Amino acid sequence: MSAPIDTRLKLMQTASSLIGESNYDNVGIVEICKQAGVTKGAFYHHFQSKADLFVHANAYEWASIQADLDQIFSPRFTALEQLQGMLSLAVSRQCKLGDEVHICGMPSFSSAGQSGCEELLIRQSIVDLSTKSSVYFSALARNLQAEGYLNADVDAVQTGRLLQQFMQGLLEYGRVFQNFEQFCADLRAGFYQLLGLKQEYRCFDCMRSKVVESMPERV
Amino acid sequence: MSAPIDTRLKLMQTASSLIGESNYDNVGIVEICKQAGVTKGAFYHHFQSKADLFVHANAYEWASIQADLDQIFSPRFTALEQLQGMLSLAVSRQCKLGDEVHICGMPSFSSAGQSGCEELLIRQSIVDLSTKSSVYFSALARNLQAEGYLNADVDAVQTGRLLQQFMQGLLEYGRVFQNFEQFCADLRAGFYQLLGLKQEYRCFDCMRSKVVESMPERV
DNA sequence: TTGACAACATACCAACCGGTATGCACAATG
DNA sequence: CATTGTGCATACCGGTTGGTATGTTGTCAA
Repeated sequence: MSAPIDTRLKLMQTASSLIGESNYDNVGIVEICKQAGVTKGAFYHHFQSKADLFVHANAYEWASIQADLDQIFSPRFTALEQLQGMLSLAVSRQCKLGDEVHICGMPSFSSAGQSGCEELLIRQSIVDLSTKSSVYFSALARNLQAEGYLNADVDAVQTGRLLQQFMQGLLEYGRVFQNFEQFCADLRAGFYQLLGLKQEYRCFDCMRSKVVESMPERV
Repeated sequence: MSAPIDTRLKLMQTASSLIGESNYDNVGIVEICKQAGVTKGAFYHHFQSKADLFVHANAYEWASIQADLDQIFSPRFTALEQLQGMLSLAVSRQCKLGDEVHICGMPSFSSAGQSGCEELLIRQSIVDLSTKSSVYFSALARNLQAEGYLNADVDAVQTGRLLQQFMQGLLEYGRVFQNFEQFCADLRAGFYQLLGLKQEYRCFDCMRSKVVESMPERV
């Protein structure tokens, strides 16, 4: 009998992954359990309901992303490095299946895709995630603005929303077409345009960022 | 007994509406039938399966949008008018429930949100719609570029994709937060930024476009 | 008038889903 | 050593879903 925390964790990770690749309604509890290697009894021992698992899985996923984001947004980096860090983060969070990189979305950034689900808990979780993550997008715009990297004055809050909306759409588009090169190119181009980053600071080949590189290895 | 084409149409319209507001997995056949005022027998007389209905409903919805788009992209309009026309179209396609405007998405532009559904027919329909609609987004970028409205040279094809991805994310964000004013503002701001529209051509209060106004009334 | 067929309506079915009830192994505690 | 409670496994249940089988009604051609 392994530590109970492991079962809980495994369930949350599996749920995040499966629901991220499909959607809440389409993924059954039994499938999550099977993939996680546990039974339904174990599931209902740890979570009150399917929605409860979703909420906790989202929170867990977000905690991981947030840790990365807080690294990226450390004041020791310039706003430009923060931008590259965020772009790299989005890229590095896609799954690798064999040689192919599989665009599987990021619940923390694309949770709105689960909308349509009427359950209150689910909607609250989506709103919560969107709100939390948009704070970082806004900060990015504000920092770039403050350090003079942008073409014009921007409304940081609105620009943050625009970035988040774009990211959401980009991830879903990527999930459908599964073209990783295009995903990376579009990600950069979209962010640069939405931010109005000055031309001389745009960099299209810096796939890896020293910010993300410097982060501790994730499990 | 009304004309059979009516039943077929009603089913497609109802399916478009319900699935647009929720998602494919979450909307049952019986619910679609109930809303459409027909029975399951009638449904399976007209369509082979639920997926079959989805495909045809999407095609029908797209035909309607395409007709509008072809009006908007008539050479008798300037590229700037075409842009305003597209923005107005996206706004005008949201449902009105009483006094409140309800952001219900547009299957033709945000079909990727139905992804995660593994059925082949569904995926093909999504890819098909995305491909078709991105043609118009690209044309928009190309026309604006040709007429000198943009700040810098752009890759029209990529910019078309970016606009589509943004639209997708915007609509899903809107569906979650249901803030119509913000939706309109973000729509404009996002398009202007992604296109790199010259500042002097940006217009934030022209809610109604003479292009859309001139279009025949829809049912 | 009659057969044929389109256009449904009704009843039904197997499969699946989220959730529950119960039982059991094991570890800690007294 | 007995008790208690955690951490599961198994079996089961009512409700729902996509899909089917069959019956019925109106229409129209021959």
